[in-house]
Amino acid sequence: MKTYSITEVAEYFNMTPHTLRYYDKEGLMPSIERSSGGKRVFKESDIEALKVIECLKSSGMPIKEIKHFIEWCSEGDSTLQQRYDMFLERKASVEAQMEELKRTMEVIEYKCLYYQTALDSGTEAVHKNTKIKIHPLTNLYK
Amino acid sequence: MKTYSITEVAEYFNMTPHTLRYYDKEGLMPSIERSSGGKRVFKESDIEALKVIECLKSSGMPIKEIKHFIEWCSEGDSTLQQRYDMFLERKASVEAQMEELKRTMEVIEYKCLYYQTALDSGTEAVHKNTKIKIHPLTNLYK
DNA sequence: TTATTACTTAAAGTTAACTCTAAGTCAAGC
DNA sequence: GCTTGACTTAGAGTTAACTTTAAGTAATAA
Repeated sequence: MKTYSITEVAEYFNMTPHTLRYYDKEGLMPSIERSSGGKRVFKESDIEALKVIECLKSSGMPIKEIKHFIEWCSEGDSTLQQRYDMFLERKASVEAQMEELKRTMEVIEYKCLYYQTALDSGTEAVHKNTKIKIHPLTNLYK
Repeated sequence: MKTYSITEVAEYFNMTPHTLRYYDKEGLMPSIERSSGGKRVFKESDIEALKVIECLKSSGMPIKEIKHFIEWCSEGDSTLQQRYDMFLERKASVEAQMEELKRTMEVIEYKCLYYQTALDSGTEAVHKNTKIKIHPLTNLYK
């Protein structure tokens, strides 16, 4: 079976070998074997596990929680429900993040127009009259 | 003109007075005035500024860079172009974040199906045969 | 054979964004 | 007049996720 060095894997995932050792130290990679000289030897299954770790990370999951998932994986079929529930939670979390980014984008797009208009007329004062005057604590566009 | 105490503003933005003082200390709120007793007095314009700060923060902008924007605002019309460019950059950044979240979501949805199937048959082994075998370093679904 | 390079470890340092602590001030209610 | 609670400050502490350092080992190239 083909195996990979820490540097090969690091390059592939666009991280440093340091980071991979850090993940290992934090218990994210329990199945990695060592060579006779004590070096880490990455199998295909370790690379697949890293792909899932990357996904969980970019969903905003902290490393300590990812560790729990990795532990569940080692425990086998008895933890299938926990793992399923975890991915459902991740789905909800990513959906919420997408919604927040959408709202943020709306403000940013408004500001782009705002500054375009200001630049056209050479001064921000052009917006002085068009400003909607309502109670500031109800005017939250976020 | 109606003004607000630090606690009122903190409650409105769902943060602590501590955090508002921290923002002030970091130079994010240069226009806040003080009462005779030295307490911060928030005007409507300060609350509007905080809304923009919240937007920039949720777009992923670090506080030190937000400070630059706040400084540009105080400098007047000579910085209109910088501010416009900054919001264009924010727009590109948020678009990239949305793309990344989409890719993450695809993996999560695949995993939800994966665990649903496994739960149905009671074991993860059901996926052993359906696994696509290609070179692991080209099989990156992120 | 020697130099270089990649690897190993444990542990300390970094950065951002708070978050808390300590010590003190001030205004309102009883 | 005194207590209570919200405010003030400077500065130390926290947390996550690295990132760097120091000291040493192992394999490869000239």
